Amino acid sequence: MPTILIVDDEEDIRELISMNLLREEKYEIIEAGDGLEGLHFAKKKRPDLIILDLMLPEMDGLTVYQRIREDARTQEIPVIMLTARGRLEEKLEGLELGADDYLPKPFSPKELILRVRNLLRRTNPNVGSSVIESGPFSLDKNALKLLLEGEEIELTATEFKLLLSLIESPGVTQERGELLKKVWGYSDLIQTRTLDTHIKRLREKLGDQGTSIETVRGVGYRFVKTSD
Amino acid sequence: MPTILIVDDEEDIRELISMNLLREEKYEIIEAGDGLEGLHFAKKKRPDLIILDLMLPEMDGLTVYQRIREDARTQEIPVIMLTARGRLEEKLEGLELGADDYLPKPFSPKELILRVRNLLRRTNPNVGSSVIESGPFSLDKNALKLLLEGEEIELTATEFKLLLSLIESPGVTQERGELLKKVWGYSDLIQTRTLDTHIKRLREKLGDQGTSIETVRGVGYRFVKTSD
DNA sequence: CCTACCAGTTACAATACCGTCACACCTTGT
DNA sequence: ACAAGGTGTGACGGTATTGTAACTGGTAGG
Repeated sequence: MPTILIVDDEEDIRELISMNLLREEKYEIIEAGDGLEGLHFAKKKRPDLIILDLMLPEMDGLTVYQRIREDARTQEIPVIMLTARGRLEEKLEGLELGADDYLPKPFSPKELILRVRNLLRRTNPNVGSSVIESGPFSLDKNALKLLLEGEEIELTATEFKLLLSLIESPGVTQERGELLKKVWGYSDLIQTRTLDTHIKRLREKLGDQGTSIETVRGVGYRFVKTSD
Repeated sequence: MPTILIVDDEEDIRELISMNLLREEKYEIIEAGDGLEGLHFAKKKRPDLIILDLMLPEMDGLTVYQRIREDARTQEIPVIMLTARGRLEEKLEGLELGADDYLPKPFSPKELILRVRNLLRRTNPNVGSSVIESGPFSLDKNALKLLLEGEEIELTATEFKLLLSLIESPGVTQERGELLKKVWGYSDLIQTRTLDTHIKRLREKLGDQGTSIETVRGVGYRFVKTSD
């Protein structure tokens, strides 16, 4: 469950954000009322995202931001900046420093939620990305696994690389030499039946969907998207 | 060099964006005047970022966006949406669909540049491009290989998953149980020395940089970014 | 219908990979 | 300084994985 830290000295704003975030998705929310407290939570809890108001008591928001970026423990965390004063120069200053997003108050809660969601999807490797989907296939580049019709299918390293090569360009016929280069690293055109054997093994593991790998006689193989 | 695709039917706007982008950073710019052309370039050139105006001839901007997200070749590419009409509902619709950013016209060119830069910084190094970089390490999720100091280091599937788990959260200590779950799929806390052995094998392969994997006694392991 | 060629399939041997164990070493608290 | 507990290390056997070879089956052109 993603953790989000809200740093703002206005309690009702914190409430507004928190309420809206919790209504839509499953997040864990941490609230801080001033800069020092915010920085402390950031380092201790390492949230997945920080929403930072620039008008803060104790420590200026931009200073808090810089401290977050300086520390190895927190420097990768995306930050959305908020400000009461929607002046362009301030916005540019925040973005210049590397803020991932910048919203002037008053903002639409719905917009904030959507920006939070999109930023987390883009940032958090486990959520959303690094999975290639094509038809009923979900190829997980992190776990080196294939999800097909609800089942987890274990692939060996070679099978994974071969299927990835095919699935990456659906509908495109890949020549034997191309595949041998991509998967096995063979640079010159080698006469081998290895490719055929691995294609067979893949087709077996894919079961019903084994037909997704089509043979193009005299050329190579092709991955086709099934309607399902 | 990052490639950026601009899809907008107003040539002067394309020029404005292009000029400003080129002045600040080293980018390769591709311009498209209508939706079909934009989609064609997106699939053919696979840019690192797409700036997409919603008002387009031939094909509606939101339709273009959806086509981009449907195709395995383009679905990871971040998109910044532009619109002449800064209406909130439209903005929300764009963000709802997963647009990474949304700017109403007229916008400050400076702001656009900064948002492009920040989005690329957030997007490029890790998620999306299938190469995770951290310090001198380049971990290729497609080839299952590690590039370190110019050398290609072959990793076994287990080693790859272990290093990936560590490198994904630099500086964060990962508990033994956590790693055993992520890499081996063990759900319950198992007493095993397997993890230790694989850590050793990884450190051996990393050579000088083997120290990048730190032991946190009683807890687990941690990947640290070296300065180089 | 026949031939040449390409792909599918099966079997098998070599090996890369993996998990466990035993022991040495180091860290930490008393 | 000692004991206890966690970690590093090297060796070893079982096993999954891999590439090759040989055979079978299918397709296209004449």
